[in-house]
Parts: sequence; structure tokens; C-alpha cells
Amino acid sequence: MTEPRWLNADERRAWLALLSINTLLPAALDNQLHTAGKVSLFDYNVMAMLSEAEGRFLPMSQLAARTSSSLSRLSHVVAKLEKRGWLERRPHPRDARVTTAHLSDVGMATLEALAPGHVEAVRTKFLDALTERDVNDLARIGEKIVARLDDDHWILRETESRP
Amino acid sequence: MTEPRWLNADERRAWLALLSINTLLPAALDNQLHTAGKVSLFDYNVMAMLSEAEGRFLPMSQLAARTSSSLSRLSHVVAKLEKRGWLERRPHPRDARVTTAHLSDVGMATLEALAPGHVEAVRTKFLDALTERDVNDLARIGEKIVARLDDDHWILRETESRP
DNA sequence: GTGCGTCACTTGAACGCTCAACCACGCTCT
DNA sequence: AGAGCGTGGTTGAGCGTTCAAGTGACGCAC
Repeated sequence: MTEPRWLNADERRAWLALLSINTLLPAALDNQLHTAGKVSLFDYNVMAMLSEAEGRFLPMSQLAARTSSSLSRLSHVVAKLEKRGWLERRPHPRDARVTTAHLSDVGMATLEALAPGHVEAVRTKFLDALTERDVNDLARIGEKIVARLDDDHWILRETESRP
Repeated sequence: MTEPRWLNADERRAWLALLSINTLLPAALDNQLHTAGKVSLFDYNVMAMLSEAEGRFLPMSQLAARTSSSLSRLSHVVAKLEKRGWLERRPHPRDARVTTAHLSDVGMATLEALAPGHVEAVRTKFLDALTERDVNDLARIGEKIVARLDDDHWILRETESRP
């Protein structure tokens, strides 16, 4: 049983900052989205990911990967959004195990109505605090951390060349 | 109504990475703490902040600030930890409005038992992915973001010289 | 010294998330 | 063809968080 390596000053600063961001930033963005349209940040993201997909639909498991969520959490949320008429679930034609979530026209319209306020909030709460160089550094560092947590996370494949 | 400024490539990368980290990192650390001792990351942090305070106690509102949480959330959690015998609530002697949360000896012992595994997890899930320079950059950038979200957040006063 | 506004918290209900159990399907092996 | 295993997804219970409302206590004005 060897003595653990405690955090040095910079490590502690980085960790505490990340921890704070982690609770403050989602809260701030949730807040804006909730007052603008009774939607959580996660709800928004689910719809945004669908809106960017080919045909505006994705299998549940791929949608879960794109939102970094568990299938269980996603299932509950999709059920909620479906009740509001923003999404529709359909069985996959070739594989009866998979369900695909489709963004409806109403859902797309809702998303488009919410989008400007949301990106504006992302800017004012977060990006506006940073220089261009900071943003670049953060993207690089952030992706390293994501890779450590999930080495084939989809965001790592977005721009990368495939073999 | 002007056209909103959408995110450029780097901004999008930084934002998506932060969003993913935000869900994956707490989940990973929660997991480790929960299997090691039925404690959430937030529970741990509450106790850690108390352990570092003078006399191992803090008024609820200061503890809330140090954990970036609402007073309501903290109140519920402190009640839970108090039931486990790790904390104790006492009225403030001079101001009857304030309650102070005191870390008990049992709580301190629990924290010390959990700490090595926790910092190890912080390293393996997060810090080990980064170079020394990355850690430094992240600390700087992270603090800028925190400042934007809450301009007198306590972590910004830790090392800074006071007027 | 009596209102009256504010501060520091607490509470309960509604909602969201996690975890474990479950079901249905497809694939592989024999 | 059928047994067994892995995959994709759903469900319900339990717990955690948020939100709005409520309770005292302090402090300032007059």
C-alpha cells in the first residue's frame, strides 16, 4: 500500500475548475432553455443530434452514443418527447430489435425556434470568455479527456480520417 | 432579429467535448466512489470541503458556495450525511439564522479511507490523459469560464492576492 | 420599539436519473 | 431445427435534484 500521489497546485486548479464548470454551465444553459421553452439541455441535445442525422432519424443506441447517455435514460426522455409530438419511434424494417427515433416536423420547428437563443447562451456563458487560442486549446485538451473516458467516442471520429 | 452567429469548427469541437466530459467524467468518478463506499461525487466533495476548512466546519451557505450547489440541494444532502453520522449540524452561536455543518471524526475517517482511491480515479480518468502543459492551460481556461459564470466564485480567490 | 425587508435555511412535491430486471429478437453452433 | 448467448430496448422502483413556498431571525427606518 503506497502513499497516493496527491494533486499538485495546477492539477488541483484544473480539477476544481472543471468540477465547478460541470455544475454551473449545465445549470445556466438548462435555465435558459427551460424559460425559453420548457426543455432541458439534454432534451435539446437529443433533438439537435437527430436534426443533424441523415433523414432526421437514428437508432436509439446510436442516439445514446451521440448524447453520451445510457440507453435507459434516453428511453425515458424519448418517451417524454414523443408525448409532446416532437419525436416518433418506429420499428426498424430490417432488424426488429432496433427502434429508430425520428424528429417530427413539429420537433424540428421547435428546435429551430430554440436554437438561436441557445447558441447565444453558449456564447455568453462560455465561449465569450475565451480567446480563439483558448478555444483551440480547449478543443484539443477536451478531446484528449474524452478519449481517455471512451476511446471510441463519436466526436473523435467526426473530423478524423478513416482507414 | 439578426441571424445568430453559429459555432465555427473549433468552437463546436470545444463545446461538444465539454458536453461529453460533463456527462462521462462525473459518471466515472461517481461509479468509483459508489462501489468503494456508497458515496456520490457530490457527497465526497461536501466532506472534502469541510475537511479543508478551519475547525472542519462551515456555514451552510459557504459550503454551498464551495460545492457550487444550491442551498436546497445541500440541505437535503447534509441531512442524509448527518443520518449516517458523518456530519453534524449546529446552530451558529452569534447568528441564529445560520447553521454550521461540522465534519465528525467518523466522517473524517471515512473521507480519509476514500481519498486515495478517489484521487487515483481522478488521475486515471482525467489527469493522466494530459501533459503538464495541458493541465496548466486547462486550469487557466477553466478559471476563465468559471469567472464568466460566477465572477466571485471562491476558487478564483484561492491563490489571488487580495486588495 | 415596532414594522418591514432581507437573509439563511428547510421542507415537500414534482420531476428526472440510475440501476437491475426483463423481454424480444437475431446469430451461431450443432 | 432448436439451444444458448449476445444485442437493443423498455420498464418500474428507488433515490436525487429542483422549484416554490414557508419559517424564523436579523437589522434598519422611523
